[in-house]
Amino acid sequence: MTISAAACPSGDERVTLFALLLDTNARLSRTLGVALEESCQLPLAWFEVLLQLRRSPEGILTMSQIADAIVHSTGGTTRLVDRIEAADYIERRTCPSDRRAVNVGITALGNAKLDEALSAHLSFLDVHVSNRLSDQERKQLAALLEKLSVD
Amino acid sequence: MTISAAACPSGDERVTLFALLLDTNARLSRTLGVALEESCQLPLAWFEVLLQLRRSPEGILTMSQIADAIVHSTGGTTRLVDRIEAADYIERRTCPSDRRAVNVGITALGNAKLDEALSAHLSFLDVHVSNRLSDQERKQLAALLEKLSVD
DNA sequence: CCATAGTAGTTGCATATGCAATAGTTTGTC
DNA sequence: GACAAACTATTGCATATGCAACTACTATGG
Repeated sequence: MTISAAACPSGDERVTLFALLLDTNARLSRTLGVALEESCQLPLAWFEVLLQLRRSPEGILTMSQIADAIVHSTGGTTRLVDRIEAADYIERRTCPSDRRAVNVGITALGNAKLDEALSAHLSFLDVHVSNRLSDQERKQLAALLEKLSVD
Repeated sequence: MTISAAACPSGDERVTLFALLLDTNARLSRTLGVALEESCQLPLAWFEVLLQLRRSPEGILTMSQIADAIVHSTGGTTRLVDRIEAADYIERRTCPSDRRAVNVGITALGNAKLDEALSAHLSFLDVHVSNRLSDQERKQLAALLEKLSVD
């Protein structure tokens, strides 16, 4: 007896695809997290913040921008930034144009740690991405994920 | 002045791709979580467990299998299963072949809730996946993610 | 058949995170 | 200009999760 897709939505092709996305992300994140922790003693969440800061044009982001970039609540971001700041990898600065806002910048120590982490990250990517996807496939994947990222 | 990829690994194409994967996943998960919570009062983690149970051949999984399927620690899975069981959506059963193991099965109430959640999930997928990717693109994406999922 | 090693699940503890409430600041409107 | 509405970050509280230690059970090798 065949069960129709309507009668068995858990077998729907899109449900499977979405589950695969969740699963792939969870496994890769966990593996990367362990690798970063072991090689640099840097939590993945800290790495994400440092990376976003380096990517920003001025090397500076406000709390809200960080929260949005790493998809955390603003409350969670406050505490996360507290911890990274306590480790002297980043620092809060006053925002000249808006006294409500807090600018966050990376320190010299943070830059050094980020370089270290990026080196570990590139090794991780070699093993878990480059070995598995060709140049063209990576471009394809990026294009597809971009389409899913539109608000 | 152009910065070489070697000198600026944060701009590496693979780093960007991986960041995009993290970001896409985080945003879609959050949106889905809110939708499920609002429409069914079902946390996303609970939905994942129920879905895995329905997908398993016998409708039954051990604690370890659940932990692996949803990428949690076994400790975290124990508490998660505790909560879902307290809501009567699943139940622990003895495993006849191994007295160390605990079988987890879905209840009638859990099945009903899962149907409800799947309906909400399908609406979510319509908006956030079907509207953005063609049939062929979804197949492509699934194939690419499969390649990344190999242990 | 016993001893040892390995596996399955639970628990205590530490930590990370979200939500809602709050204080301070800015923006828009009249 | 003044007031209301909106925005920015922080905090208290509740909850979720991982890790390591532990118990109970199974498998393996002599």
